Amino acid sequence: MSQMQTGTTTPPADDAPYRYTAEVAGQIEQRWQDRWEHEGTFDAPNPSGPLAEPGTELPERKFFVMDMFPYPSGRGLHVGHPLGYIATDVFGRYRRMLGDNVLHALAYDAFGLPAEHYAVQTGQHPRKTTEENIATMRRQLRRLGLAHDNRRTFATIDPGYVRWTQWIFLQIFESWYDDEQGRARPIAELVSEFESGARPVPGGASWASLSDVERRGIVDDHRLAYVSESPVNWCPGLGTVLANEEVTADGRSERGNFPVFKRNLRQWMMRITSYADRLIDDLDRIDWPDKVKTMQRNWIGRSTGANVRFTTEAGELEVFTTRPDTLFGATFMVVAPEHPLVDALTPAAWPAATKDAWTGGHATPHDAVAAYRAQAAAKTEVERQTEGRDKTGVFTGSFAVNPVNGAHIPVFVADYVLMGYGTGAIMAVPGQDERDWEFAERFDLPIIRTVQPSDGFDGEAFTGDGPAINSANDEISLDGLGVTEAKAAIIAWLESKGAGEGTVTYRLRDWLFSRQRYWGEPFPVVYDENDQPIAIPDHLLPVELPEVPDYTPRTYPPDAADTMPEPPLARVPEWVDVELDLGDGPKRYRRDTNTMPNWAGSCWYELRYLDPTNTERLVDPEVEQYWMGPRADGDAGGVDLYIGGVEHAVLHLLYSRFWHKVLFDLGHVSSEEPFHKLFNQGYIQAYAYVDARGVYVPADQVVEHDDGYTFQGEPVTREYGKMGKSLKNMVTPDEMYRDYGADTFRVYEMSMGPLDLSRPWETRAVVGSLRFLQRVWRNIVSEQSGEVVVGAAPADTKTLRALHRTIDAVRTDMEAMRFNTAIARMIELNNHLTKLDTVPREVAEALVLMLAPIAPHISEELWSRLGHAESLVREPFPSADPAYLVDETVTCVVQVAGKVRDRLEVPPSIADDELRELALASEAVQRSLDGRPVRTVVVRAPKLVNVVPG
RNA sequence: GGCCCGGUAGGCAAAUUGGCAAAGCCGCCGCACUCAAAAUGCGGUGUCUGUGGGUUCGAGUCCCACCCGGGCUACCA
Repeated sequence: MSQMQTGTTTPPADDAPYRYTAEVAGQIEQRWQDRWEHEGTFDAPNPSGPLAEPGTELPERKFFVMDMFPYPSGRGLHVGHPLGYIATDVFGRYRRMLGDNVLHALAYDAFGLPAEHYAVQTGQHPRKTTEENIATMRRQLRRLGLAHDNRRTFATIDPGYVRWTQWIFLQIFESWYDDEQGRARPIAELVSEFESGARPVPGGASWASLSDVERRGIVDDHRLAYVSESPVNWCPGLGTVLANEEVTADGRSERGNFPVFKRNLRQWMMRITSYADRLIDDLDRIDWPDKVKTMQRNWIGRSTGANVRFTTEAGELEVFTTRPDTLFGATFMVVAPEHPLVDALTPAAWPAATKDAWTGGHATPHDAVAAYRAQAAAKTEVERQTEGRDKTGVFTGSFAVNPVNGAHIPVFVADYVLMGYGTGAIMAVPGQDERDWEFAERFDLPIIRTVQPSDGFDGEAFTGDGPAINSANDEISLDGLGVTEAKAAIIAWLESKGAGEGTVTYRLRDWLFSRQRYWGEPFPVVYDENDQPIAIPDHLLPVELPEVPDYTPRTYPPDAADTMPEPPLARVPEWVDVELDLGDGPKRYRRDTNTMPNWAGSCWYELRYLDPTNTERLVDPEVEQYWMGPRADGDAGGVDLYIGGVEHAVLHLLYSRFWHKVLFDLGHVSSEEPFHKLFNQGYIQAYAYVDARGVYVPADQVVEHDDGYTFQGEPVTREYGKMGKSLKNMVTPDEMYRDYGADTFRVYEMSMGPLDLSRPWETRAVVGSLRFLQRVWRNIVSEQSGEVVVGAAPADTKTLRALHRTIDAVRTDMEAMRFNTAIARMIELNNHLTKLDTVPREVAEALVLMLAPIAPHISEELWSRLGHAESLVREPFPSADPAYLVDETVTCVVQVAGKVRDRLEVPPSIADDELRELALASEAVQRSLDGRPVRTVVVRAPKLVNVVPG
């Protein structure tokens, strides 16, 4: 609220010249940061290569901890950003004190739209602004004292990194998915199989009879990265196409919230759908929050069911259904407006049986269907959403034959069936499907129940389980079978008749991988005179971005659906047209003017931390094996701990799993998953204040009163949300360093609550963490003289008990990443020490070591003043002596009818019987019983007795 | 509409997973220090777990219904 700074910036009090103040903290912190950097304290040795330390033994136990790396946006950090970085740092430091070889570093995700926007705003090249932003961020984060191995940092825009991003792209390009073996294989092996005849050539021709161009066309169709002309998400407002994952449910761009339109465009795609099953199944092998696993499963959307073919006058109409057991209840069919068979299904005149409601008031099926399709095409995704679920549609004029009973059922066109899912056509079973029920009611279509609803069911469509009814023909009867058995039975029957087969459908689509932007990785391919892509040879990587006169993308009014993307790279003809010798002499080629999406760089960065300077290989196999390889049978391997926000649940985390699996298939990595354990941290949110006009006012100048809030005397209302410039409620780490010091800031962020919860920032509460560190300091260093004041005498038993109980609790809390309760326990111990005349050295040292992961600078300083020359970062974390964990006596609670009536001091080893007698003998118990008989006595020795009166 | 979290003193939170509710931090009150204030220290302060029912000797914890807040998803056949 009206946060006049808490005064910690004032000079030390005269009577306490050696007090731990923000200023003192700042000096200590920067001194230790310099020393850590100078000594390479956090360098983690590799088993081999340039980062190995020959002659020293590599610790068997390793711990690879990672943050979701930052995007250096230029807007600067606020106090919410470092939360995850502090948490990984605390945990990494803790593991290091347990003896692990800890790998922790931080790189920068630096390609992408925001950098481009920022560059446009400031009129500078994105590389310049991006590098400046990274420098600023490095400075702000260094001041936090993060225990990073600085040899392993990089940015995704570094040419040495881009080279490998492009190399991986080419690996994917040069691969195909072998469905029989269930893995990616080099494309050369596919060609050999075509050549030898081991694999039939699509189209039936012999490989030898095909022209070079034809062969390449066939091979290109198998690649995991392929160029395809298909409907894509075109966003005129951003001037680029987007992946499905980047489009929100209401058809707008996730970034910028612009409308998105479907356009047929020639674009790079990645065959992620080949990995759909493994991406779902391997979720069971990794330690991720259920929420994220569920989101990925839903996004991939695996449905098992059957494809069933109905005959029509226009040929076979194939549908996908998850409920083939309800086939006898199919009373009509629906195809999507975009379905290719619609024209053929539309005859010249309405058949005799046509009901008025089906025609939409049109004289001929052609008119009706044409009008409906035009209407559907004109609707944007947004409109289709906002118009609710009122079913619309029109009869095509054709009938289809239900393969199970020969029934002629009408075929409708309706936009509640989507071309992009299944086959774009459905059999409608109103008895067991709510959407079909609504449509049937609207269009006066028959409804047949084929599953017996449960007793008391009074709804419409019954989607639950139950015995099949009305489901028999001359050859098969499903009647009486449950849903699962009925499905199996009918699928077998359909397969025997050739009318369908069991199948699996996915919601996941292939990943649209090109963007019409400047600030991204160029594609390492060129096109020849046949317009077929050719990989750039390895020695020419990386393909670097050319200088362009104008890197601003061509954008359009957000709703200009009919525009075309115009990539900035297309404006540099001298770069696009290039002469290269790719093996058959110098020839002219055309470069790809698209760039890769922002996700490319984050798809493999975990590997670069391992071997950041390698120019020969993606990653040294021995190094990858050590840090990420599986450690037991069935272990998928991967980063030991990955902390980040939940917002990447289906974007970055799905894409990077896909790339990692391709690299695994091709033998470049031994781990099958990139991230073994994932943890989602919560967000730090903040209050914001709006005045009467609805304008945000600076939150730090708002004054709190008993009955509300005012800004410059005017009342304002409080809101709660993200921290940021637009809400005028930003608090920066730099302010925290200045007013409290980095250690206090770290303690505060870790003590606010459990890591996975979002919580409100409250600057005025930060002082509590400073006071704690001041009290720790004062228990060890005199504020008057600056001398160390701990005593050599051994601690008394009570203090030792407090110490070892604290150690025990802190270890448990640290393991579970409950840093907030670990801090609370240390505060308790410290408060106990405050009451002693002299703090025993053994206790002081243990406390300093326990505090070190959370407040490393003050701990190093105190450790050093306590006489240790070496840094404490590899000192063993204190261990609790079990002898001090058991009390001499425990307090036993004695209840009568569940209410506490007495307390007894008893030995912890007391027997049930003895305790029962003691409890019944209690005066308070007898008084409370008041003569009532005792029905039973529940004894939980040694802590509780409950006397239950009769 | 569906699914998933969460609701504990004025605020943030803890509770060994069914056993003394409220550790710790902020705030608030008082005192000390001070000419005064800030800072700091010391002491004090908080009535019962969103609501209603159930299971149990015993429920913040388990079950059911409802209310409130947040997230994800939304014609996926």
